[in-house]
Amino acid sequence: MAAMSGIRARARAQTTDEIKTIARRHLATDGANLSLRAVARDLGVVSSAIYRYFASRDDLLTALILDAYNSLGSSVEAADKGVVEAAERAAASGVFEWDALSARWMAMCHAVRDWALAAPHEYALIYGSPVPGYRAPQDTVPAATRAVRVLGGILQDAALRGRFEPDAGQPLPDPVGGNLAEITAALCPAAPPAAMSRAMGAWVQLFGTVSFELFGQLENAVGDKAAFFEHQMRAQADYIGL
Amino acid sequence: MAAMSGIRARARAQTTDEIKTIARRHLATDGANLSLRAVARDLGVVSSAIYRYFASRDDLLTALILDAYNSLGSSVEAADKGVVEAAERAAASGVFEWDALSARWMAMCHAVRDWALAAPHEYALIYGSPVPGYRAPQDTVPAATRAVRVLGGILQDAALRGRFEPDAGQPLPDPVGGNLAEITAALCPAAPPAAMSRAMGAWVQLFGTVSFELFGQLENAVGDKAAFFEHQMRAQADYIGL
DNA sequence: TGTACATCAGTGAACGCGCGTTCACTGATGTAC
DNA sequence: TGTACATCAGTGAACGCGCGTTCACTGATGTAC
Repeated sequence: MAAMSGIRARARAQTTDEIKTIARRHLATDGANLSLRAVARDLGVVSSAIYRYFASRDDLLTALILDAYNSLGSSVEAADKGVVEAAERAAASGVFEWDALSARWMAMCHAVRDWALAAPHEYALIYGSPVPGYRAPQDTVPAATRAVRVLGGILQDAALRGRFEPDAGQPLPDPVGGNLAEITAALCPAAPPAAMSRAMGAWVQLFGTVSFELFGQLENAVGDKAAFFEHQMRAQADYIGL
Repeated sequence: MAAMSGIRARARAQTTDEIKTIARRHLATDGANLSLRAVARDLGVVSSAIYRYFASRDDLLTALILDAYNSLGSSVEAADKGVVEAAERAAASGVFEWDALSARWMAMCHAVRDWALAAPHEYALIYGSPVPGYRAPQDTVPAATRAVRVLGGILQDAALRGRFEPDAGQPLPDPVGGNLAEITAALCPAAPPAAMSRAMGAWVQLFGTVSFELFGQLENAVGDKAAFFEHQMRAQADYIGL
């Protein structure tokens, strides 16, 4: 496999991608219990051929989950980067000084929601109910944390620019305080725990809102879901202090 | 069916309950694609016998969903009622005057989380990813809104006791404002829209936190999940103004 | 109180379909000499 | 440059299992006279 020819490797990678693309389509109809045989049928191949590419159905699922986390992660990273660069351009050209923190928060929120609306079944795969009988391997962790590390970057910059109130640095009661300090150390060491606590609440609310929208919990209640989302996330930016 | 004897009706109701109980157990292993044949096997009956009680697999699922909403709803209602009555007793005995609003909020939050932890697969059934190929009939709506109506009751009482700041009564920009006014009118007509907006954010965060905990999103991040939940929900009570 | 009858729960066989995975194989295609 | 060989993608049959739903039936049990 390591000594595989470049040409064969390319063909192999392409077929692997085709299988995953077809499998992603099947998520929409079958949810997480997608069928290898159905995927093979759509690929125009006998069912056992899939086993040249994935050792089992669970392996294919794992690949889809990894892809989903990475796809969401890179969308969120790109959205944040876009705002940061726009602010840098504005500053460099002397037009105006702008720390862009709340704009970065909003861009991040919209990136999450837009991605989820564009790929609702992949969102359900990673943020919905766990697949019965499937246990994700540990190597999804780096991909799974890409999005939240963007939040960490925003908070870190906010802290470095003195955006958080001084009394926000007071320690929180254990065991919440200790745990929060660990997370803060990993994601945004300059931020005070109180700000981190609010940010985690806002993070949960972000995904809670997207899940409620996608899973039908806002039906018969919220009319304009985009406006509702925008309004709620803006309120969170204020509350965090961005 | 309407003219069915009392004895037979009782037996029928009991078997119906047994089927649902067994089916609930199967939710844990099979998720939402539980198998009628497996349920029949566990009941010690031939698979076609189930059709005396449920017209189809979807009908059984609908019954489980309805039961789940009602079970959650009555837990939340009971928790709220418990705090209200405790406050009334305290007031009646002249011990102390206590509006109990934040205690009611916390009791409600804990009732949701405790119920979800006790019945994680039923929680996933109603708040997790939608079941592929299944569309819930409209008659689940009354059951599904029982829990949120408890929140409405708390907000209504808070408003009647003048708990919300006067400037909180300023209208929010359309289309969010109009929509929020509708929801407020239905759930807690005395509450100002701004308070309702915060309360909806908190409500989403409540379910977001429970989903994150149950669906594994807090793994490798939050150590003491009960303490985290308590802390976050208390912060929301403050933020709403309870 | 006794008996004939209607109701209804549960049976068992069948229909027609699905699935994941294994295995020995064929035959094309890249590669090493 | 040409050829023999090893690699590897894809085949086709099979194993052993699952499923939802229908249908004609049996036989117990409650009920109306």
